[in-house]
Amino acid sequence: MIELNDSNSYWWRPLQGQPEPDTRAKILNAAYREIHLNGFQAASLNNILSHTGVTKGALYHHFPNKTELGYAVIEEVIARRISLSFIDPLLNAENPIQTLIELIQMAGNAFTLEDISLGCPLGNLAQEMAPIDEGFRVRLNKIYQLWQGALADAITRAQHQGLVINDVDAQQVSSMIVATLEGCLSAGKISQDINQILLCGGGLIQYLNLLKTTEE
Amino acid sequence: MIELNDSNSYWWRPLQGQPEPDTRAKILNAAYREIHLNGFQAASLNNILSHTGVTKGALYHHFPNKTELGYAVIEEVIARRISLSFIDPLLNAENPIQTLIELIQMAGNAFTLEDISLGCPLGNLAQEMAPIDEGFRVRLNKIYQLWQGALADAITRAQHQGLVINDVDAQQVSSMIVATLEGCLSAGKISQDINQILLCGGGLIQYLNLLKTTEE
Amino acid sequence: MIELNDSNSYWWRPLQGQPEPDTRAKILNAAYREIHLNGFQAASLNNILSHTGVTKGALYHHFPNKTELGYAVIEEVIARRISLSFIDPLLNAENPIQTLIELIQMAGNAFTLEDISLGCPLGNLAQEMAPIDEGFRVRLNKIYQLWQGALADAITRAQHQGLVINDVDAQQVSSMIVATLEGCLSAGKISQDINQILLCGGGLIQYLNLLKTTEE
Amino acid sequence: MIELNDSNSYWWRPLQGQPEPDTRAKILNAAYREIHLNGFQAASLNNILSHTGVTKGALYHHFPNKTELGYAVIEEVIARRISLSFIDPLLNAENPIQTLIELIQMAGNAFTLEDISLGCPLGNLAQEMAPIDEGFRVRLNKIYQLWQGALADAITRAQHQGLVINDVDAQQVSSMIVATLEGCLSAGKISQDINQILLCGGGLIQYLNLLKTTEE
DNA sequence: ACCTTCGGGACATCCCGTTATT
DNA sequence: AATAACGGGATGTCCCGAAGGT
Repeated sequence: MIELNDSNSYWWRPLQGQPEPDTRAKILNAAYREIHLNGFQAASLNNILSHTGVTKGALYHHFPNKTELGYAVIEEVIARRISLSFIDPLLNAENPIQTLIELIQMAGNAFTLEDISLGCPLGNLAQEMAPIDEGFRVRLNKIYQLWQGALADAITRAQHQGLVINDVDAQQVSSMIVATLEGCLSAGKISQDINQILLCGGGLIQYLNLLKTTEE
Repeated sequence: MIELNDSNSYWWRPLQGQPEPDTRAKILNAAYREIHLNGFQAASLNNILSHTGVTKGALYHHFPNKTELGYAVIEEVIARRISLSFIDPLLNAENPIQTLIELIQMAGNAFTLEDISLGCPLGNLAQEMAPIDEGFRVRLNKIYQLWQGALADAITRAQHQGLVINDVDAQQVSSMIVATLEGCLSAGKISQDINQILLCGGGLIQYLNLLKTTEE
Repeated sequence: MIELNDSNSYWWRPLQGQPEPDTRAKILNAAYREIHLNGFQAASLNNILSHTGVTKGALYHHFPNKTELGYAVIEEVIARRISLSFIDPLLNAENPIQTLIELIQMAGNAFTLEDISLGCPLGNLAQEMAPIDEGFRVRLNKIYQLWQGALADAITRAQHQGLVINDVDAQQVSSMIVATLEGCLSAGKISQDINQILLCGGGLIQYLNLLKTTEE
Repeated sequence: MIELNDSNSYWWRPLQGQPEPDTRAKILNAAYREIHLNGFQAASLNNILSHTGVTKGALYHHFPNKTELGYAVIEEVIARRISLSFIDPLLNAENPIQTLIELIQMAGNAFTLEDISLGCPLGNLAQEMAPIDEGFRVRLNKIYQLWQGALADAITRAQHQGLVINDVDAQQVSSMIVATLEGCLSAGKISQDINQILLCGGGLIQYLNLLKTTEE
C-alpha cells in the first residue's frame, strides 16, 4: 500500500510562495492527497484529519460536508495545478506546437514511479465521480474544456503562423491530444512501466510532428 | 444516481447462448454491473445480493471474499468482453487497418448515453484499482497487453501486406491507439456528450488514415 | 445461560467513591462484566452497548478496537481489583503469614454461587488469551507477577520476623500459593460446589500453617 | 498465532495402536486440536474440516451439532488422555506417593514450549465452558472427580502402607494437588516461562515430601 | 456415508455528521 | 475558530446449520 509522504512527486510538488498555510488550506492539501491516493469515495475524512492534526469540528466548520470538500479540492487545487502545468505555458508561446511537444516531453521525464502509479488527479476523479455526482462532473468538465480549449487555441494560432498544416480541425486535434495524454497515463498506471508512457507519448509526439508544416 | 436496470447497453449487452445461468454466473454478472456502476471499492455486496436474490452464504460459498470476486469478474467477464469486441475481430481480418477503423466506428455508433456515462469497464477498474491492489493490476494489465499486442500484430500484418506505411513502429502506434481510445471514452464520460467521443474518435480515425499507404 | 445483572458478587462488587461514572467508565465496567461472563473472544460489543445504553460511535471514540478495550479492562479494572483484594492488604501487615491466611479465608467466605461459577477474572482471561494474543499475556503477566512478588515479599518478611521457617524458598512458596488459589477457583467452577473450594482452600491453609515456626 | 502442526507435544502426542482412523475419529482428533488451540466457542468447524479434508455433510452426519461434537471430544479424547497420563499409573503403584511425585516430575520435563503455551485441555475447557453450558460442566467434572478420586485413593493407600503421615485428610490433599497442578500450568501459560512451572511444581513436590513419613 | 450448495444471522469495524461547549 | 463526545447506519466477513442429491 502506498504511504502518504511528503515526496516531491509531479502531482503534488508543493506550490511556492505560500507561507504557513491556514487550517482551511491544510485540509485542502491533505484532502487532495488522500483523494489522489484512494479516490474520492474511499477517501477517509479521518485520514485527512489525522494527517493534518486538524479536528473534525474544524473541518466541518470550513466545509459543510465531504462532497463540498471534494468540490473545493477540484476548484482550488486541481484546477490550479492543471493550469500551471499544462495551460499557462501555452498561452503566450511564440511557437505553440513546439512548446506543446516540449511540454509533453518534460512531463514524461518528470514522472516518478509514484506519479505513474497514481495517475492524473483530474482523470482519476473524472473516471470515478463523473457518472455518480453531477457536481463533480460539471467542475471537472470545466477544467477539461479549459485545457482542451487552450490547446485548440494554440493549434489555431500555430496554423495562422503557418507552423501547422491547415487541413486538420483544431478542435478535433486538441480533443485527441488530451485524450491520448490521459490514455498514456492510464497505460502507465496499468503496466507500472515508465517505458509504456514513453512509448505511447512518443507516438503522440510523432503524430504532432506530422502536423507541422514541412519547412524548407 | 444511476439505477441498475437491464438495458441493452454496449458494455453489458447479455452474451448469447447461455441459458439459465447458475448461481455463480448470476453473482458474477451482477458484480460486473455493480462494479461498472460504482467502482470496485464502492461496490456493495448487499446490492449484488439483492439484485440477484442470492444470499450471503451462497456468495461466500463461491467466492472467498470481495477481492477474489473482483478478480473473477476481471478474468471471466471483462476479459471475454474485450476479446469479443476488440480482439477477435482483428485476428483474421483480411484488411487489418480497415477492420480496425470500422471497429472504432461501430463502437462509437453503438454507444448509448449510459455507456458514455459509465465508461470502459477495463479502464475504470484500472484507474481505480491498479495503484491499490497488485492482484487487480496484474490481471487488468494482462488484458491490456493482450489487446495492445493484438493491435500491434494487426498493424504489422498490414505493413507486410503493404497497406500501412513502414516508417512507423507498430508497437508505438498500437500503444497510442489503445491509449487514445481509452482517453476518448474518458472525455465522453466527463462531458457526457457523445459528440466529444465522435470528435475525438474522428481524430483517431483520421490519424489511422494517415498511416495507410497512398494507393495509386 | 447466566444473565448479566447487578448483583453484588465478589468480583464485581462496585468500587466505592465513584459517583456518576462517565461514558468511558461505563463501557469499561460493562466490558469487564461481559468478558468475565463469556470470555474475551465471545464477548459481544453489542451486549456491552445494550447494557450501557452507549452507542457504537461512542465506544469507538474511546477505544480503537475490541482488543484495546480488552487491554484497558485488564489495566484499569482487573489490575485494581486484584491489588485491592490480594496485594494491598499484605503490604503493611504486621504478621504477614497470618494476614495471608485470613485473606484466603475471607475470600472463601465471601464467594457467592455466581462467583464460583464465573471464576477469577485474571485466571479466566489468562487461560483464554495468553496463548492467542501477546498483548493480553504481557498485561496479565504483569499483574500476576505483581501479586506473586507481593506474596514473596510477605513471606520473606515473615521469615525475617521469625514467623516462618527458614528452610523454604519464598519465591517457590509464593508461586505455589498463587497457583493453588487459582486452581481452587477452577475446581469450584467445574464442580459448582462451594465445598470443593473450601476443601481445597483448607488444604492450602493447612500447608501455610505448616510453614509457621512452632512457637514455644 | 500458533500453527496447527503435527508436532509431538505432550498433549496430543498421537495415541498408539490406532491404524487408519475413520472419518469420525479424524474429525474428533482435529476438533480436539482446534478446541485446544482456540477454545470451544472460537473453534471453527470450517477449520476442523479443512484440516481433515472432511466435508461439512460428513461432519453433520456423525455429530448433530457443534456442542455434541464438543461433548464427544471430552468423553472420547480428553477423558482417555487424562486417564492414560495421570490416573492409570497410580492405580497399581506399589509406592503411590513416590509414583505421584515422579509423575509430576516427568510431566514437567516432558513439556514443550507449545504445551506451556496451550495449557491443559481439561482445565482450558472447564475454565471456558463450565459456566456457560451445563453439559460441558458435567462431563468435565466427571473427569475431574475421577482424577481427584484416584489421587485420594492413592494417598489413602499410602497412608495404610505407612508411607504418608496420617494426620492429613486424603480428600483435602488430593483436591489441593489437582488444583495446584492446574494452577502451575496456568502460571506457565501466563509467564510463558518453563521455570515458572518448575518453580511451582517444585513447591508442590516439596509439599508432598513433607507428607511422607520420616523413615529411619 | 458423504458431498455441494445454500440460508440467514451475528460480529467487529469504520464512516460521515451532529451537538454542546469553549 | 476549534474541540471532544457521540449518533447510528452500512460494510465485509464468518459461522453454524439445513436441504437435496448421489
